[in-house]
Parts: sequence; C-alpha cells; structure tokens
Amino acid sequence: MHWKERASIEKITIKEIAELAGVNKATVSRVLNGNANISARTRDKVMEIVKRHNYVPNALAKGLASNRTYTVGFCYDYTEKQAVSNPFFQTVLQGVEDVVYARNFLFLMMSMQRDQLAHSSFAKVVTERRIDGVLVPTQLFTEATHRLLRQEGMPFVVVGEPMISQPDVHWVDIDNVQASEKLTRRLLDQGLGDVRIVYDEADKVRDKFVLDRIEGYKRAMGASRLKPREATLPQVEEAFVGEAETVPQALIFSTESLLFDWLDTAASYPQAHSIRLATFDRSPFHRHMKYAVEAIEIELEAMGTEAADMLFALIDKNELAQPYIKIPSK
Amino acid sequence: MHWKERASIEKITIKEIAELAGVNKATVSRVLNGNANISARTRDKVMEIVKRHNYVPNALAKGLASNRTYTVGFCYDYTEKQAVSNPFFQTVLQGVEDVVYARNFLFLMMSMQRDQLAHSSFAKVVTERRIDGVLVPTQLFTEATHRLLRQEGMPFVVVGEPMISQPDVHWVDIDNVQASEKLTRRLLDQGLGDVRIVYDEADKVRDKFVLDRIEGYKRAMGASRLKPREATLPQVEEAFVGEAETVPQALIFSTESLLFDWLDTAASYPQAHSIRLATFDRSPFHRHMKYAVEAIEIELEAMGTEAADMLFALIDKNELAQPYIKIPSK
DNA sequence: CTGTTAGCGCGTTCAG
DNA sequence: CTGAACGCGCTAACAG
Repeated sequence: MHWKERASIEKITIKEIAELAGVNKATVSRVLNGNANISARTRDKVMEIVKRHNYVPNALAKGLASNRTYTVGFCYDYTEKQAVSNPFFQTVLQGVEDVVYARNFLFLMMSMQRDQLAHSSFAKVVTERRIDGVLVPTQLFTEATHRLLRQEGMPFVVVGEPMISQPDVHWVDIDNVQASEKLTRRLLDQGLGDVRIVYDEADKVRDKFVLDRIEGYKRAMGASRLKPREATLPQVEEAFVGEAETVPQALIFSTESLLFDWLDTAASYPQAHSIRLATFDRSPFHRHMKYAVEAIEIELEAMGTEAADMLFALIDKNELAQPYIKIPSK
Repeated sequence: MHWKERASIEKITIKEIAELAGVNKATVSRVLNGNANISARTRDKVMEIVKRHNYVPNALAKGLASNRTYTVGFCYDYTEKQAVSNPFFQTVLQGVEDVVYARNFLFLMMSMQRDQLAHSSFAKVVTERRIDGVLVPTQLFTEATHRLLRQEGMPFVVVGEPMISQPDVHWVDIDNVQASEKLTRRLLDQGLGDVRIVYDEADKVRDKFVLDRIEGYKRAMGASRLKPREATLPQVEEAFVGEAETVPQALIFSTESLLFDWLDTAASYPQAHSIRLATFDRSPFHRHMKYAVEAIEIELEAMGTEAADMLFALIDKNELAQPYIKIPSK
C-alpha cells in the first residue's frame, strides 16, 4: 500500500457530502462554517450526512483556501539542551496549550539555536507560512528574529519581557519586581537580617528579569531599612576565604542554575550549611535537594495563557487592549 | 492591516516565477523538486529568479497537491503534567528533532491525556491528516490509539516497548535487561552483596521496562550466586520497623519517581542513610540531591534518532528492515 | 526536455 | 436561501 492510497482511506470530501445531500458544495461549506443564511432543513440534512460519514475537513485544503493554518508556533531555545526540560518552560507551555486547544488550533513546536536563525526550523516555519502566529521566548527575541517576523507580517508575542522595549513588540511576563520583593520580605519576616541576592554578570546584561529581581529585593530591603547587598557567586564565596567578611544569613539566587552552582561549591565550606537558600520558580526537585530551599510561586501557567490570549487577539483582530502584561504573584 | 493582506506580503508564487522566466509553471516545479530532465539553461534561469525573489514554496499548497505534509508528530502524555519537563522525554525528543530537521521535515507536538483519545489534539491531527507519521510513547499506545492509527493508515512508531507485542507494531527501546544487569553488577563490584530492586506494583503491570529491569537485576544477581530480592517501597520500609529484617546495602529503583518517594520517607530512618541508592536515567539533578545516586547512562538520544529513522522508513518505503530495535547501554 | 490540462479540497464571489 | 464558477499554489499525468 503506497502512501497515496493509504492517505485516501475513507476520507469523504465536501463534494461527496454535497452529492449525497443533493445540494451544492458551497452549501455544505456554509453549513460547516456556521453561515447564517441556511434553511434549517438543508442544514439538518447536511449535518446528518456529515455525522454519518464521519466527515473531517482537510486542514490543508481549508488553509490553502482561507489563507489560514489554524496553527500557532511555540519557539524554544535549543542552544541550551535543557531548555525543554526546564520546569519553567513546560509550565508556561501548559498554559499555552490550554488556550490553543480550546480554540481548536494546533500547536507547532520549533527549535532555534541562538544566532542560528537562518537555518532554524523557526525561520522555515515562518517563511513557509505554516503558522498563523508565534510565541517567542525573550531569550530568542533578537534583532534578527524581530526583523524576520515583521518582514513576514507574522503576529507574535514575546514570552518574558524583552531587554529593550519597542512599541510594536508585545510581551507578557510575571511581575518579577513584585515577586522578588515578596520573597525577600518573607525571609526578613523569618528574622533574617543579612539577606543578599546573587546574580550572574552575563545574565544581568541579557535578561530583564534579573534586573527586576534585584530591584524587588532592594525595595524590600529598603523598606526594612536594611542595606541591600548584591553579589556574584564568586564574590559570595570570598566571604569564606577572606576573614573580614561576615557569613550571610540568607542568599536569594536570581536564577535556579545559580543555586545549583552554589550547591556544587557550598559543600567545601562548613559555614555554608547554615545559610538559608531561596530562589524563584519552585520546582518539584527542591524537596529532594541537599538543603531546604525557599521558593516563591510564580504564575507561570498564567503567563502561558495570557501570552496565548494576546497572540489570538493579534491574529483575530490585529490589535491589543494592552501592549504588554505583567502578572503579579499571589 | 488584515491577516489576508498581511499573509500575502512579498510572497512570490511558482506561477509568477514561471512568467518571469518565460517558462511554464510545471517546469519551475520540476526545477524546484530536482527533477532530472531539465536543461541546464532553463534550470539556471529559473533558479536565478527564485533566488533573486527569495521564493519560498507554500507548504500548504504543496501538501494539498502531493498529499504530503512534510510534518511528523510527536505525541506526549498530558496526564502527567510533568511529562514534558521529564529529562527522559526531552532527551529522546532531541534525538528525534535532529533526524526530523535533517530531513527538512517539521515537527508537531501533540498532547494527549490517557483515556481521552477522542478529544485529544492527537486524534485531531491524525484524522485531519496534518502529519505524515507519528511517534507515540508506549504509555499512550493503547488499543484505542492503535485502532485509530490503523484506521487512518497513519504510519507510526512506538517509543518504548509496548506491553503486548503485535506484529504490525514497530517500536524502539533501550535494552532495559542489559542496562539493569550492568547497573546491578556495578554495585556488586563495589563489594555490596545485599542489593535489592524496588518496583511499583502498578508500574510493573503497565510498563514493560519495569519487568525488564527486574529481569536484568535477577540475571546479575544469579551470575554472582546471590539471592535476588525484589520489593515494593512499603515492603522495603518494613525492614526498618520490624526487627528480624536486615537493612539492605543498596537499593535499585526501577523508576526515578520511586527514588524520590524513597527520599521523602528515608529521612525518618537513621539506618537508611548508609544505603547506596541507584537508578536509571542519570539526571542533572542527581548531584544536588540529599544522597549520592548511582545511575547508568542509557542511550535516550539514540532512542529518539532510531525511532525517527524507523518512522521515515515507514513513510518513505512503507517497510522496515527490523520490526523493532533494542538499544544497548554502552 | 517542456508545455497543456487537470485536479488536490475547500472558500468565496456573483447571480438568481 | 442556494447553485455555478473560479481561485488558493502546487503536483501530476499526458502529450509532443
């Protein structure tokens, strides 16, 4: 059995339905698409046949005729092999899926390596018009990406606040300032005074959320009239070799990977065990880790649903109520 | 700007190319598809125009005409919310992607909740013929799934050995018996004698790999003339409340989630700290966990590439060299 | 080697 | 309210 025959198994078309119902193709099409001007009688007759023969529209033909694919894309970073396994990623994805499937759309995942736009499946999908819109994580939203999207007239929403904001770029993110402020306050409320925030130099330049988390931390510290102290991981470690430095009571890691890096080295310092650890994005692994980790629930799933909703607004009406959305932590 | 205009930005078609080159549409199509019988002159002329105008074929039209979508699907289990974040899942996925993109195919992710086939995007994609073939994880490969796939004549490969083997079902899996034997031997070689394997009753009935891992364990124990002892998690715990029982020297967890369950309860038993822990699928989180975990490298990425290769063989030639593939651990 | 003629399955005028 | 005719962009016979 060749694929050509295989693919035509039992697939009834709109034309055959029309013949069976004794009406025209166009009429069937109208019934199927809920067109208003149809007599109840013909509608029922057509629907009966549709049901009985288990008619399923051909998505390709429909797309070709209507210039729509009924598919949205989700682009993910393939540079870091762990991107997909990232709980962050997958929770957002879940929110997206709920919305996408509720709309009866499909969902095309595309990988893209940073700085490899030209050969990515992302570029291919966009230029071939296999999607009606796309969600792009902020890490992948470069100048080149933006240019391609705009040039192709492809609706898009950035997931995560882009570093440089532009008027025609719509995005959704959690409110990192608020989340960080809240997390910091939670530690302070536990009686800890010397709370510091740890960041990575490279991240700080590239990721807006790192800046925001530092900012939120500062606000909470300021509100308690405490001196904020931000540091890179190496700087924190100096506290254990130098003598003048005091050991912090708690460390807030601006990213989870920093926390992991810390765990790798902390074992060398006995004093490190008493430090309270905190980060964002609670993960199911936390409770199995060497030390207890304080984490704040951030609304990742909501981020996915909001992003998808924005994208559909763009696809449907080509306009947005708000240019961007910040989701506060509860 | 409405989507209809937006979508037609700058998109040159095969027909226009033909006019510019002064040839027929069909000729352009032949050039584009690398058809043999074309004079070098017309080929060059056509290609020059194609390049200059940045022609990109319309995937939908191509698919409609050739009855092909140039897309393969990957179905994942949405029942367990963590499925996508599972390192297992994502490593396999990576192997799949490499093959799929190398073939210039696209990649459609579909979710499916167990026992919810009818309303899944999976069923939709398959019946609407939006893919040329699909990869299905064994957990989702139920009777109903199989029936749908066969009824629609959709080529498929099961990822992971199905519990019940059937002649027309092709699959790829790692060699779990071999991997388990190897892992067990590694523990025995460390001088540990009382090594036991832990399984979950429900998993054992549903997942073939659990049976295989138990089998591999037994072989290694047998080869060392040791008495194999398999137990469920509750049974293992009894060792700590009863008195007659001895504390095992090592525990092999047939799944990672069992290991996690163990970690949750182990803290209560001081004797538990000395037990060596082992499992399959090394994960990046292991090294941050409370206790050291012995793990064996299994060829997950190869599993993905092999599965994809099998699928393409099915799509292209509708036949397979081997009905299934078992990948040994190195 | 290349042009002609038909569709693929569906949406969408434009009449009536 | 419904039918006829055409087009979406491309591939696939069949000629020549």
